[in-house]
Amino acid sequence: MVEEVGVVMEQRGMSPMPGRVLAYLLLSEPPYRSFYEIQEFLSASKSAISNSLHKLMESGIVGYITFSGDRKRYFRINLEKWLEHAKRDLFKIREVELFLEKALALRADSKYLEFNEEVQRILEFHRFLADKLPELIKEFEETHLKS
Amino acid sequence: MVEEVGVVMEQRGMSPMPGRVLAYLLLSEPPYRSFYEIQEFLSASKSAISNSLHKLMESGIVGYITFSGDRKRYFRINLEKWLEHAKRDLFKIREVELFLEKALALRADSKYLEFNEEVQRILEFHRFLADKLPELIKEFEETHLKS
DNA sequence: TTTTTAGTTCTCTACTTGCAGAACTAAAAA
DNA sequence: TTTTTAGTTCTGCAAGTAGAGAACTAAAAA
Repeated sequence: MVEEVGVVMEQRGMSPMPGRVLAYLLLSEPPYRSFYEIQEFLSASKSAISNSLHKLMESGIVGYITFSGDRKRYFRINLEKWLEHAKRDLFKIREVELFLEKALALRADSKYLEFNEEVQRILEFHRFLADKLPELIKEFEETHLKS
Repeated sequence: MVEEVGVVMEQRGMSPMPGRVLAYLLLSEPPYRSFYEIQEFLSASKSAISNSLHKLMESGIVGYITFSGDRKRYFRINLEKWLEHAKRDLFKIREVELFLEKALALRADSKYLEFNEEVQRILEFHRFLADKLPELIKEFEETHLKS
């Protein structure tokens, strides 16, 4: 199962090892694990785990907790940051919007009006979604109040 | 500019050459070009162009037209398919929904209730969006009637 | 003070990928 | 029928990347 989830994470642009680490942290009980536990479970090298954790912590999706009298760090997923991340990702359609605008500007005096109109339509689709997104997120937050 | 757009396409998971070909076809006047024109403009090898066009045509984003008395094919972007593609891509959040469901199922008897609740919340966020998407697309299609 | 622990960083290798160049092919033109 | 055109496919190389293993480091423990 960790492998399966790992693959899903990979497809979202993450390299294999960080994907598997994240999957392990998502599925394990307790949901926090020491460096050595992660390494053992995934039977990988220390460097691979170290680099994976570094990347995951850099992007904020993973953090760690400590327990007094134990010098290990216990790594765990930061679910709030993950949700924030997911929200921010949605706004990447704005990038598409932006470059389609540029493309249309360059095509401004094209003779191929139908082509331009269709590009315009794709642009408007992305713009429409990007515009609706904030209210949609707001609606979610209101209906799914974290109580 | 072709380079710039090419980079944007790359970031969306396309390899450099297909990205540049697509960018060129998007920006050029006329919006269709022969194999040789593409090759010349990008100063790339035939194999690179051939493989790029193959991939782009496989995914449907590019097609070609012919003119009688000219045996060349003229490649051009299929904007309708592109829009379809964009719409389909949005539903990839369903995949996230699916694997979060599996994760939660596995965590069913976890003692870490707060952790589970937050995973649930992320799941619900994705589910909420995926559910709203069809009506949103319908709304777009109604307000932006292609007349 | 010395040793152990908990990681980090460095070096090297194996694998992957993108592309060039050349050889090839099928259809059209001559 | 031979030649040219419009590509396709094959082979090989160069660059980038993931990860192993070993050397290293800083703090805690003994």
